[in-house]
Amino acid sequence: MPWGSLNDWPKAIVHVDGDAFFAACEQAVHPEYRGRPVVTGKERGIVSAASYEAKARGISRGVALHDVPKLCPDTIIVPSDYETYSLFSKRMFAIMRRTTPLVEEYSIDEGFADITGLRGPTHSSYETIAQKMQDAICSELGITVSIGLSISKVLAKIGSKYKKPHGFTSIPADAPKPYLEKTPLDNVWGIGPQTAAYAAKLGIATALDFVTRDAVFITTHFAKPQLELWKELRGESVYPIVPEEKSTYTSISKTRTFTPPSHDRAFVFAQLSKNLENACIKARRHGLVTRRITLFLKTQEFQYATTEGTLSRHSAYPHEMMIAIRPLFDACFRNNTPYRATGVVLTDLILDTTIQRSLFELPIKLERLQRIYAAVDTLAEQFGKHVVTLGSSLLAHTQHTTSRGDLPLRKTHRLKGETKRLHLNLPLLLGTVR
DNA sequence: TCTGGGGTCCTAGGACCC
DNA sequence: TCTGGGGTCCTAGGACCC
Repeated sequence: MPWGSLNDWPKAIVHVDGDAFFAACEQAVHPEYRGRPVVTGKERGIVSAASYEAKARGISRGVALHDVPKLCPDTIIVPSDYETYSLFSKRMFAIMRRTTPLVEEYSIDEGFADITGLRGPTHSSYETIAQKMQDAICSELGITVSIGLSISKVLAKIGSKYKKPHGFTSIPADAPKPYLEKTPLDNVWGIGPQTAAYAAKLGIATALDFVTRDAVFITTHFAKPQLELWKELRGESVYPIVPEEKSTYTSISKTRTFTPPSHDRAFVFAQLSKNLENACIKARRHGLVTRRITLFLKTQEFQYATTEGTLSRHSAYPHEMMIAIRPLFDACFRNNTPYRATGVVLTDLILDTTIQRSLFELPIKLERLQRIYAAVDTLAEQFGKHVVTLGSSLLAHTQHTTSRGDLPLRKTHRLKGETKRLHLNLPLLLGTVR
């Protein structure tokens, strides 16, 4: 086959993975942090990211913050600063795009680049192209990334994970065995604890074990996602690079854990109400509306009760949704059961501009609603998220035993909020100033 | 990892229809 | 009245990711 189309060529896919990304950004911004153990996540009470210096002392993601000084007393603990990390992220992807526009922003700290066919134009090997990308990111941003290079996304991911930090691992199409052999199956992207445990019963422990089974075995014992992984691991690229920037959501969720757990019906409902408000704020910010709301209650024993409701029309206004939420909540809530969290999910979101207004819609009422919420959103921007809240959420805002995230560090902010707080009785469209 | 928060995709089974 | 087969759509829930 002398001239196969470009699609027939083996792919060359780079996976770029930031090393302890959040902590590394902090170290890049604050030179005095360099070489020292740094941990982010102060606002959450658990470690979001730990620098390699901190990891060396046994601190990892998810460790409770109050355990950190016990492990390493001189750790620098900072709140997460997403704006800064996003900036680093943007610059990282911009550097990748100098090589090719086929860059997928998979998450804030990792991405793929398809460099297939670029050897000729650049007069260099794929390894060199990928290494240059790595060098540019490291020298220009002052952070390190690890790189995996191979012929499919899943293999490239194995590569970037293979050696960290600041690793470079190329997994060649004709000799992937040593890499697959050293990769436990649950280290493969897409294989979680459930699938790994199931596979272990079939005698499969490593990626190599998995890959060497034949197609019949895989299809009889596994489902579609695992078959796709199997192909990717064998070097057949089935997951495309998706270069489009992610611009919208199919769902928006808000959930909050409160300590201590509560069996107080009014308090738990207020938590739910607050989550609903927050979800709606985000939806409005993105111009999205929905008719479908899922809510869940999480018991102290981590049992979930989930229900779903449909609104009579699309909306991103919490007080309208409350009407649907109340009966759903009552159907879920069990007396004398301590709950530790509630959550709200807005699903099947569509852009506000695409909805069909019902003929029976009262334009005046709708316009008034839009004005009120525009004002609410503006107030929130100027004075903080919860200056204006639904009456039903009030218990969640005033009780001081709310989420951990609200407790530390926020005293002045909280006080400011207290004095400015309005209580709008929105179902009746009345505003009252407290 | 005695367990935080925000997402996406897949699948089995039921409802409904022909 | 009972029976079969097959398609589509929806829902609940599972699993996974960062």
